[in-house]
This record gives sequence, C-alpha cells and structure tokens, in this order.
Amino acid sequence: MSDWLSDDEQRTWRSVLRMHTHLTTALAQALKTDSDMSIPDYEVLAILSEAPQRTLRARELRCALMWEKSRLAHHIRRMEQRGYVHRATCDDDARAPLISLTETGLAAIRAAAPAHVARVRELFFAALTPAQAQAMREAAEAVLENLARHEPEEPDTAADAA
Amino acid sequence: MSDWLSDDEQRTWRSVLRMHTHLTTALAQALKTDSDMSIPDYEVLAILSEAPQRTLRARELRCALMWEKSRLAHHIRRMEQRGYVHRATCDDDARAPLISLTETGLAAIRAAAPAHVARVRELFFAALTPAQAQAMREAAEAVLENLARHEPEEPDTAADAA
DNA sequence: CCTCTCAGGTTGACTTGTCAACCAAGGAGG
DNA sequence: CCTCCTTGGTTGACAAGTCAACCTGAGAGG
Repeated sequence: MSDWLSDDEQRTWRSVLRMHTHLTTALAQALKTDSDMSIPDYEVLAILSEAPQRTLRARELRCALMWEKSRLAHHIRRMEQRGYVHRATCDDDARAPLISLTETGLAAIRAAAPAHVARVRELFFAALTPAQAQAMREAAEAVLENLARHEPEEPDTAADAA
Repeated sequence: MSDWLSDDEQRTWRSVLRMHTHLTTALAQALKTDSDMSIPDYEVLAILSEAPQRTLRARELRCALMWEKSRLAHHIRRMEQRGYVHRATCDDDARAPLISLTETGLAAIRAAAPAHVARVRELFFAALTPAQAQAMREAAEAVLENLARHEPEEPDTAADAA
C-alpha cells in the first residue's frame, strides 16, 4: 500500500475514467444535435415512459434516477417549461406531486430512442467481445457492491487506511 | 439491431454508468472533506506536480487533461485566486501563458494524494480480482480505441446505423 | 384535539462547465 | 513591409448541479 498507484493500476484507472468521459461526451453531443435534449432529459423521459400511466411520484422518480431531491425539482421545473412533463398534486398525499409524461414528452422519447440506442451499441458494445462485455458487467457490479458496503457505513474505517 | 438494448446489454450499460457515478461522487466528497478540493483541482495539481519545473504551457496542460480551452481558462483563474498556481507570460510565444505550481499548490497535492489514492484502492481496486482489473482495463482501452475511430471522422456513417 | 416531529419538496445562492464571440500574437504570401 | 489567416487564450452569458435554508402536510404522543 504505497502512496501512489502502480503503473498498472494507474493505467487502468485512467482508462476507465477516460472511457466514461469520452463516451458520455459523444453521446451527449449526438443526443443534443439529433434530438435537442440532454442525457438527464433522456433518462427522465425513459423512466417515465415505462411507468404505469406514464406517471410517477417525485420520490419514486428520484429513487429510480438516484438524484438529489433539489436536482429533481430543478430539472422537472425546466422540463415542465418545455412541455415534456406535467406536475399534479396527488390525492393521497398532498406533499408528493405526481410527475407524468405529456404527449410531447412521449413523442420526444420515441423519436430520440432509436438513434441513441444505436449509438450506445456503436460506441460501446461494438468495441467489446461478448466475453469482454460480460467481464465489464461483472466488474462494475462488484465495484457497486463494494461501494454499497462502504457508503452507508461510517467512513471511519476508510479514513484509517489513508 | 432492435430499437432497444437487450436485457443483458441494458444491465451492463446501466452498471457501468452507475459505477462511475457512485465512484466519482464518493471520491469527490471525500476529497472535499479531507482536502477541500475538487477532483478537477486534484487533476490539475497532479499533472503540474509531475511536469519539469512543475510548469507547463496552457496548451500542454489542456491536452493532458483533455479539457476545452475555456474550461481551462476559467479553472486556472479560480485556482490562481486560491494561490495554487501561478500564471506567467512565456518569452518564446507571448500568446501561450506558462502555468506553474506554487509552493501552496505543491503542499496541497502532497497532503491530498495519500488519502485520495487510498480511497481509489479501497473503493475500486479492492472490489476486483487482478484478472477483473485487467479485463476492465482491456475493455476500457478497446472502447477508447473504438471512440477514436469514430470521433475524428464524419458522424454520417454512424447516423446511417440509427 | 393540539402540538411536535419529520419526511418530502421547493427555492435561492453559489460553483462549475459549455458555447460563442472576441482578441492578440505569430507566420506566410505578396 | 503590410495584409491576411491561423492558432491559442480570454471573456461573458447561460445551463446544470449542489448545498443549505425553508415550507408544508402527515402522523405520533400526550
């Protein structure tokens, strides 16, 4: 456990970060020019479009996206202004607004999806053999499990190692 | 080539995205609380600290970071205000400013590095077997090569597939 | 009932990144 | 030399995300 990463680790770590940066940059630009929306826009629309009645409570949407509550509030406000979603108060619980997809929003996601999916395939999956994709998934899931073990707990044990 | 990702692809894709989001969030928070700096701050300091004379031309720094020029200009201005870096005009070419690390900046990166590196190990590498880390690297590099083939070229061939 | 607490959302101020317009110095061609 | 073009940086306006403070309705305990 030295103070720095080994050359091997360094190279791995930097490749992983760069892969993500380049991929999302390319996808974001394509989505912007093709469909005039951002990746977060797309994610919101995709999730809502799969929900029953194409409607979710703010809290459910937040959990699905794993966003902060303020981020969702800001984003939904902007998307409402653009006509993609609609906000309504819920009968059961007056605190929890119901977010639903408008016809405009549904049309937008349907128009955007094919090209976006094609690009994910082209830029990401096409670069990998099935075995590599499999390995990538297993590794990513392992990291996520590891993070889940660390995040909810006290970060003291982590600080010790540093 | 359907209009949507298969379940397998979907799961892989989402895991990869989530891995990155969670990792960087955790690292950013730790870096913020431990050393009061952001990940971009850290990257700038790390690169400058390894340069000869701990100094680089703006252009070289930009290429190393792969940032936009305006992003670098803004970021350097902020870091200069905080005393981490210093800007000087170069004798050879009056356009290209030289960015150098100050003593404060050097002290900051030296103080921050051990804990940051330990966290990368703990949150990322500790979750993976050596074989998985290796697979991750190869896959990431394959995706980067694939992106390099697509980015510089005309995106028309890509649009056809969509 | 009445109050107290708290979960769930909203808002505003601030930070960071992007885009487009601009500026300034170097170098090529007449 | 003088003009023009190109490269490299800066600036300002804007979009997006985070944090902290705040508001509001639901439910528990007296």
